[in-house]
Amino acid sequence: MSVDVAILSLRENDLQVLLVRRGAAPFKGKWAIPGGFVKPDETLQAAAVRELEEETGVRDVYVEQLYTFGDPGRDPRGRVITVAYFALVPAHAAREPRGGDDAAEARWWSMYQLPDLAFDHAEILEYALQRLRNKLEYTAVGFQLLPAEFTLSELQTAYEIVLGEQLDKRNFRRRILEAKVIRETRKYREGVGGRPAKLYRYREERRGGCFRKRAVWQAEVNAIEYRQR
Amino acid sequence: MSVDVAILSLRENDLQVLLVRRGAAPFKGKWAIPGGFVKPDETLQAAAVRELEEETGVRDVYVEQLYTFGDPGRDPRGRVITVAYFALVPAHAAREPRGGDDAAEARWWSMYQLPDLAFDHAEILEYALQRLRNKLEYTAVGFQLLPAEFTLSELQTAYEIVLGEQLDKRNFRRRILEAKVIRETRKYREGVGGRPAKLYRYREERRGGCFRKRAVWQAEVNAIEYRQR
DNA sequence: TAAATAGTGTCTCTTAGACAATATTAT
DNA sequence: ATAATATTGTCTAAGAGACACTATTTA
Repeated sequence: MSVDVAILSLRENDLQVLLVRRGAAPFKGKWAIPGGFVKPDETLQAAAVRELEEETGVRDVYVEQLYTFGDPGRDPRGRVITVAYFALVPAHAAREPRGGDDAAEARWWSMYQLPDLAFDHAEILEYALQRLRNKLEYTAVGFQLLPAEFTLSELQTAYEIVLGEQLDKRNFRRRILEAKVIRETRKYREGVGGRPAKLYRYREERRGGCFRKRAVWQAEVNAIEYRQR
Repeated sequence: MSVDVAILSLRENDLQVLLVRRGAAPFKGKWAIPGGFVKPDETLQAAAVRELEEETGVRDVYVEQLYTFGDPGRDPRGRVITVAYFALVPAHAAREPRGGDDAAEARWWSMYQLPDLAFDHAEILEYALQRLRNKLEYTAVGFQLLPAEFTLSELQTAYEIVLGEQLDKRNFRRRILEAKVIRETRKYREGVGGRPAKLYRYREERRGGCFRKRAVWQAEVNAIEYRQR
């Protein structure tokens, strides 16, 4: 019984995922999402969080169960069922990747230009991207990809990178502000060459807030994840 | 590694779930959702379908993976991780429940008046109901609870039972018809005492159709389930 | 003063929701 | 005729999307 974690982050103006190169068969030399076996006394979520911290050094980030993959043929060694999670790591929060205990190679890859992947990990990442895109519109999960303070332009860029499309600046700002999920600080981002932008913070207490107004999803979608945090 | 299946059906003008009474410890005498271990060579979905058929005799119904529960304390016998599924059985399709191989008692219970449940099965059913309600609005899953031909009134009643609220008849019909997920037959439901109602059928080929127009969810939500059907 | 970035308002279309009268059948 | 059920349309409010100009800073 294993967990695999798709660790996503915004890097280099791109949505990237942390992959490790397998040092042993099967799929030796291929890239894979980090994973490992669940210890006897930890929850599945705890196992995912542990993997995440081993790879990135970060704790207390957004982690959500994605789907459980268990087709008999997915691992040539025999029946291995894996619970896939995805994690959102704020920009610049992760340390430089180093291999795990087995000194394997590890690096970030663009979600939009992936290498050949081991096992069914391509399917897992495809599903993770779909889930993230949906949740971006229907929940306030986007802030998990940014540092604690951010400008509206940075937030919009984050949305655009994940959704893969350009957004209208005025409509975006209206929707974000009407959702009341962020609040102004008194600080400004200066020295970028241009008018300084106000810095905003996510309002943790309005977690239920939702980017699209006509959404009914918060209830389910957040229910279990937050319970297990 | 086990699968548990929340088998839901419309019965007696109510949303009901099939439960079995446990004949052995732990939780002996308590009610539980049917489940069992995954065989070495079957997919998780196949195991869920097998459980479903053992309990109800039906095949080829809607089955969807719900969530994987694996807290170390959830089974007193030790670490048991279970993948929860839910299944939608059309009204009157299931045979009368009988026990499984262990001759245990089995019966339908209202989702709105459940007995004390074994393990974390109360949590699983709570989550199943949330998921079903959400999918009812954002996908064309409601038809899975009805026989192949149904009247608009029957469909509306099904929605009302699951959602737990009254719906406006004219708005409901408008939305369903605009979604183009059903088509008229030339038949009528007669002899009920009143004007005969047109019978409709679900349009399988328009599966992506969606009750709420402003929904973006079909993509993800159906992706994996349909792939595994 | 030019270049770069931030910030702001209105109009239109679509969808959701509220709401009541007529039509067809069986008894 | 009455009871039961089926069928049909309009108005209003809210949200989503299209669209262009002004403001503030640095070089």
